[in-house]
Amino acid sequence: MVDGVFHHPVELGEKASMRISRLFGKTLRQDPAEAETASHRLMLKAGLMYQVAAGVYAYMPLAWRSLRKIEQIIREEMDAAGGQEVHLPALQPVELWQESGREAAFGQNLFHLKDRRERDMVLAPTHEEVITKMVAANVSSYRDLPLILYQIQTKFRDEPRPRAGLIRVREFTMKDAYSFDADEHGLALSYDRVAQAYRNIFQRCGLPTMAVEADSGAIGGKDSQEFILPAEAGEDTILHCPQCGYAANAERAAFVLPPVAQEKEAPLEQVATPGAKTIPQVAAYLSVPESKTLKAVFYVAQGQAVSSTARLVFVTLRGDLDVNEVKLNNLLHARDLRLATDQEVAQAGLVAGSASAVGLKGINVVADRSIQAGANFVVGANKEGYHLRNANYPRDFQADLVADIALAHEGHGCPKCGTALRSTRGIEVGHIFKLGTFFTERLGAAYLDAQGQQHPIIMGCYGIGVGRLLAGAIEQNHDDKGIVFPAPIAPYQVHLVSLNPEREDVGHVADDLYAALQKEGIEVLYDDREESAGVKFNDADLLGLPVRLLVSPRTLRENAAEVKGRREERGRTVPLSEVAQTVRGMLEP
RNA sequence: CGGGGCGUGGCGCAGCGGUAGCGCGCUUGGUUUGGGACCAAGAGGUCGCCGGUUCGAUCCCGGCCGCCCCGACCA
Repeated sequence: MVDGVFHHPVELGEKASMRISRLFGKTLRQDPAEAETASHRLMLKAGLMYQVAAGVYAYMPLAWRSLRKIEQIIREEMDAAGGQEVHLPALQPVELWQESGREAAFGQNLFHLKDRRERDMVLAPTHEEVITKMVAANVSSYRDLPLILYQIQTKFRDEPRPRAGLIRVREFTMKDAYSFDADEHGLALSYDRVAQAYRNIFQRCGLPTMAVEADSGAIGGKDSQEFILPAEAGEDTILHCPQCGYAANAERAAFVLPPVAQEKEAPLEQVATPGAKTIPQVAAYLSVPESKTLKAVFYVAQGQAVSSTARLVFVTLRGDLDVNEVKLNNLLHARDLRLATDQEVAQAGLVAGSASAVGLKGINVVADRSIQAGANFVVGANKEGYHLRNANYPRDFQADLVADIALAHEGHGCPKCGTALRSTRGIEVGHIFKLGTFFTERLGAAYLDAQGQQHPIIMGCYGIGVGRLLAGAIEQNHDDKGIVFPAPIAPYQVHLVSLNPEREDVGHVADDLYAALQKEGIEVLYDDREESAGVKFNDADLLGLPVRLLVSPRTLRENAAEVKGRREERGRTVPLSEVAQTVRGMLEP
């Protein structure tokens, strides 16, 4: 489905062809040792980019062309959705971020610097603050709304661990769009418009993405969807239902609990479990399934809604499940949530390995709903070396909060239809988000309605990682020889190769073809070097342009050239007079 | 920040107390010519940085910096 429909050429409005003899950047024969991920390795090997620091890259001409094609597709679709492009500063006063409260929210990920007058500045990791201020100053009436503004710019985030080439970097190009509406209905319309634009963008780039429900994060908006490009190198885990189409990030995914047998509550009873501390050990020792145990996990939550001091939280859930920390964090409204240290656990008087909520006092207990699904659980006895059988909620223990705080896994039931969920790794290339009034209230962006009443403007925000999209495209489209560029975002359309250009008429014919294809408006990368056939073929495969066109003494004996698609095993011989037409046909089916 | 690995020419690597080497790439000349050719002659390195030990350190010791991978983290 990728091939075929999406080959619309993108005009960059400039000289659209290049001789490799003049091209800046060269390919490497050996794999760069630093790179393990396919896109990272291939981009370095093909001479697309140059690393300057961890998570900081320079883009060389070939990558830059590809990136600008992606940007151009984004521009066209955002404009079609009614967006207006703007350009915003990367350098911003820190006060702006204090005003929104996000200086603390971003924490160490925010790049700080001082100007010569010792004023604190930041390098913008995203642009909600500045654009909200700008809109506040320029919008005052409902007549000015709705509004969709967007920018395609460099953003800076001091990521704790840049990785995998362009997949996680500290300086990166992002398209961010922001919608401003008078009411929720308007926001819904803007959100849907942008969502459609996103589907168009990814389709035109030749990249099948899946839209999934996403966690809305600390700002606490309502709807949020991520656009995920399936790839093993991705950092996100997606759960999706093959039956009804439900799809969500694992951070967010709901699920139907795996069923357990019904049984009557039995009396609580203590058993010795020497040496058994983990759930698998306890379950094996007592010969019960893990789903008949309850596990205890200890967290320290900081900056909660209920109290600003750090607080130990006792989390319990069925033994066959794992804690979903995002769900837990959302439930607690914590600013910072982390596992408690062994020391903190001991100080609280808890017996790690034999802890349970039974008889627990003075500690906040948060339980997953799974404690109600099942009965007669094995739980810790809060005594070293002992567990309890037949613990039941609420007969034997209480919880301050009971909610869904468990991580969905492959095989769990779809929350909509019950079918077994499947799990996929993927790269988050886009994220759309109904923000509401978080920024407009804090930064004073309001409008007057027809009755003269003032209201905060309602916002949405919509991001696409441009470089990540390119890396993702390569992750998804490569083979053991190199990149297999989707045509719409390939740096050039045709890789013209002359073999033995100094012999017979090869050089002349190839030059003529080069000129003729340019005249046809086809973007050609022309390998006019005096290199051996193997070198040229391997470079063509490595770079992965959609069509390889070959002129050699052998083809010229038939007054022909060889045409080969990057995915095809063999080329076919085409008379010189028909080459342009054949190539065009391959690019625009 | 925790764990692991690595810093020697543009790339990939070896060397390990006595002032640096291989392959690829690069330059020049010649031969070759449909899947990373061959011969010959060359150019190119503060051995990440600082300190210590030593007559002498790329090598041993200490500190620091950088890069990669796993985890934490990633509105």
